[in-house]
Amino acid sequence: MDDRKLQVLRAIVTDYVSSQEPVGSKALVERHSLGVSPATVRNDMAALEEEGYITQPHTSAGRIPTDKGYRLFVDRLGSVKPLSPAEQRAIHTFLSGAVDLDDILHRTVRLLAQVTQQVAIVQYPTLSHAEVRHVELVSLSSQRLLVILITSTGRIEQRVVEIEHTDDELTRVRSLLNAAAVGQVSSQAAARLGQLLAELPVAISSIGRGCIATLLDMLGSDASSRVVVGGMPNLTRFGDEFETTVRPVLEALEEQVVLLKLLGEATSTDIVTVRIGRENPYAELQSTSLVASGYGTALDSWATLGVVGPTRMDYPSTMASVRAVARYVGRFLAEG
Amino acid sequence: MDDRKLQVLRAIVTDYVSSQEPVGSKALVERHSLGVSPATVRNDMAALEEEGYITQPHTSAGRIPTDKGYRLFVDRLGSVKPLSPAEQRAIHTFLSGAVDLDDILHRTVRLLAQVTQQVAIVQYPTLSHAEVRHVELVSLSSQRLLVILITSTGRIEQRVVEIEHTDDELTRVRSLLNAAAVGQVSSQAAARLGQLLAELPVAISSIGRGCIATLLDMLGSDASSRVVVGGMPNLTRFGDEFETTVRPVLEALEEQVVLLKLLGEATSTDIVTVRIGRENPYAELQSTSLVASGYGTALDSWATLGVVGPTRMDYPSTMASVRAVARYVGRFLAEG
DNA sequence: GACTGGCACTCGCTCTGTCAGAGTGCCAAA
DNA sequence: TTTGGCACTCTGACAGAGCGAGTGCCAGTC
Repeated sequence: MDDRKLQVLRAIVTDYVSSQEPVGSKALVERHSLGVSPATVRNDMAALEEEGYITQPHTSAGRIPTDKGYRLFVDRLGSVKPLSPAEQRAIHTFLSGAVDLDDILHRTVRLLAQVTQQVAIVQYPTLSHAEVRHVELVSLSSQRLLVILITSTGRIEQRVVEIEHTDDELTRVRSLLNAAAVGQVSSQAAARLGQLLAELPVAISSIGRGCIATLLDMLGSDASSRVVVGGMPNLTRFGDEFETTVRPVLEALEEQVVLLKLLGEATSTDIVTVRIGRENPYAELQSTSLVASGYGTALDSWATLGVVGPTRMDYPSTMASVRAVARYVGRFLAEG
Repeated sequence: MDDRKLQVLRAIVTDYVSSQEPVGSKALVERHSLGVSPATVRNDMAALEEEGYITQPHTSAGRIPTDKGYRLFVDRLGSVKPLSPAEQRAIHTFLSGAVDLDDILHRTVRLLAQVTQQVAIVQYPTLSHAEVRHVELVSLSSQRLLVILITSTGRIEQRVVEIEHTDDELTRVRSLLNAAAVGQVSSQAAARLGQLLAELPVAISSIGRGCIATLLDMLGSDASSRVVVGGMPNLTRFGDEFETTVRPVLEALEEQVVLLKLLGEATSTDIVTVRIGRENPYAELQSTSLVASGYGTALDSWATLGVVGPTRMDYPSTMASVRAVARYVGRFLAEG
């Protein structure tokens, strides 16, 4: 593709992102030193429109980029902006002082929302690569039992089960369970627990069976991992169309399931991934873009975080922020 | 106050709530069988306006209620509407199948948002009246220790501390801690733990001290309890003014601290409390009303839930819904 | 004394028409 | 291939007119 045409597209995208208004040929040559006249730019624009990179809201208005235009911009034109020192400092100080996993993730989501001025989403690290650290059984009454699973990601899951039991039985089962599961990655732990199921001493078989079933359920419910959302006030910067645009987005953001699939499909690497408008499989989010990245320490705790915003967002800075936050949180998790 | 004037006020409130438009004298006598002419109603309206219960958006428009008007309506005129059978069924089925406290509260908030068509807020039951059910110590490495506190409300708190320790020491400390704290209400537990601090065997004094300090911190951090928010999409029904109205509300809703104070100040009983517009201490929420109620089982687990919506809301149904949900969740917690 | 019908008056809302400005497409010339 | 010029189109802002809803007040009635 013609070099100047790419330059024109870049200029249109940056101008439109900053002004939110269709950009015309004259304004373009004024703000960017393209070295040609408006008429020439108009020819290029006509070509770009022909090829589907830009469009006119109505005849005799300026041009705005299409999803395809943004895509080209992101792929070939956007140089990732380095963060400002203030932002780097903010990221640095924001997380220090976090006390537990919940706290870390809540701080992260606020941080990300603040630096990007967008809605931020952070997924809880999944169990799948996490080790089982401890299994605890707590008697609530002689009939009811609390089963607790602690993983190396710092996550704690609990479940109440109705099983008749005594304290002695509990002690035996607990040590068997811990012996089998602790130190194992969750899939292995599940296998070992299944094996244990067959070898249970008769005296504690019924209570052991109940506990193992519950644990397997908890290990398997991995996919039902949760997400934290923040920065919703930034949705008001979306512009005008409310009932039409913002409501569906708000609805999607309340659906944990949708968000999880969204993040899951977006990326599983630590490379920043962008989904623009219609590229998005969810109807409610087709007027938005998602910028996401994996984060975490190699295999230990791995998850995805990102931001959702209008397609007309500043991709270079947003991508830079997402990348920076993902990396920093990853490092933070590894240390803490 | 004149009986008919009250009736006129009631009619204005109900009409305005359903139509969202200023209501005039003629429409009023048409929709409600007041048995008098528009002119008479106009006289009453003038009086009501004089007394500050209603106001005109501009000359020669209909009247809308003021905060003071809503207050009178809620206090003296609103008969709490019974719930529809469908709503009762919804409440009934929505909570069944919840697996843990998190799950219960998330379901509750969705339920409340759905039946009231408003933003719902549910506070986590506070520790203050909850019993300590179990204390668990898990070794993360020889230097790092995970302290876990489980209460009778089903809540789990965790904290990582840096203490050098061995497994044997851990076992001893664990049983001492549990012996001291389990079954105690949190304030008592704190006292007992403080006592234990003085009596610690020398061999485990440093590690015991660290654990107790952490536990006391966790027991004391009661006030930092959390809230769950849901039904944000309903904010779009707020109407037009967005940058002015919705943004501040969204911001307030992201501030856990504000919400906690809000709910805390609103009520501590199971009577439904209403705060209308300016009655609200928080500037961001002065164009909204809060309808809240305490919930829970007597002393065991107690907290507040409620909804936030425009001052022009249907108070009778909203109050009925909040009351019903609060009662039902309370019962559910007591059973589960 | 309370209620009512009538009347003049006030405003906001909506519709219309006009106008300036921005931007385009096309064409002929450099 | 680029450029300057020109005619054309469309939006958005603005002003003025007419409509309608609603009010306040007053004189008359029960």
